[in-house]
Amino acid sequence: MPEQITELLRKSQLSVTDSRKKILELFLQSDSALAHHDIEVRTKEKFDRVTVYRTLQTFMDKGIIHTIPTTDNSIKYALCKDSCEQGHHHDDHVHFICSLCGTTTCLEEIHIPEIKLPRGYKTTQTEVIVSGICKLCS
Amino acid sequence: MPEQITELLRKSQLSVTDSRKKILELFLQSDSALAHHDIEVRTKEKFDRVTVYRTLQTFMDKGIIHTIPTTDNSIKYALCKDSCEQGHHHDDHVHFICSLCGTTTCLEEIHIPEIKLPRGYKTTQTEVIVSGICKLCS
DNA sequence: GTAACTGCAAAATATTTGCATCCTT
DNA sequence: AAGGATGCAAATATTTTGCAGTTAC
Repeated sequence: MPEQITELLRKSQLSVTDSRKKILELFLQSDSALAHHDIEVRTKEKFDRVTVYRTLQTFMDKGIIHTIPTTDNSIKYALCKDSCEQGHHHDDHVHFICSLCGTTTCLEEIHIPEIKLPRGYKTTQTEVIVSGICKLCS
Repeated sequence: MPEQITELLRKSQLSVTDSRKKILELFLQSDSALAHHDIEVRTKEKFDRVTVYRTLQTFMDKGIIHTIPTTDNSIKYALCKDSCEQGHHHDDHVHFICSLCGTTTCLEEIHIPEIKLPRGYKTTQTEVIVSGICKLCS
């Protein structure tokens, strides 16, 4: 695990710091998406709130994580797959939000169908967020 | 127009007040979704920020408007179709966000395809947000 | 007249910025 | 050693809450 983390940071041309390692580790360990608040709470060594903001922004910039839109104002972040590169995030899978346990997960295996738009519209990205009850809660 | 507004408020069992009328009018006039900030800026008579928050919440509760998720932390609101009832919002159309002009629109005519989830998952609602370039900007 | 709505003040929360210090390379 | 990252302080922005005065019905 530590190997994997360091390698990922190196590959993204980021210096390997404690906060980055620990926050990245949290993402790798978690199989659901994390909100800013989750990260603040779950890191054992507490990092400054500002550091968390900046780290998430950096990870976004480098294409390490992506955001998942939600209807309430709570943005969640999840790891990008290898296919994502800096500045070229391509997220072709479905996101699922469980209304019971509140977890947000990437359903990597479910692909997004193509959606035909009216004349004149150009599509660059499609997001699908399914709400319902997850495997564990049902 | 004023008729329509009053009627809609009555139908939702809300008392007809100035702020509600003006905010609802804004939604009816606008063909794209509005953020809290848009409403604050665009109402000629300025209402207190708190009133805007409370009015939006009330409209949500009554099923008059619905939220549209975005990847940045900017929630947008749009009018619900007649099929939406209090507590039973059903939003079966696609949302489009233009990356040039920033407007968010409901594409009422584009329906959301059914998405098959893995065993054990139950779907209650599906949101589709397409980003790209809109009719007017292309 | 009464219940509900609004505006103001203020509290609570979230996010951004500047800068001095520390850490990675 | 140098550039970048972090932590702290503080500025800014956002959202919520309480309450007194006002308005709709």
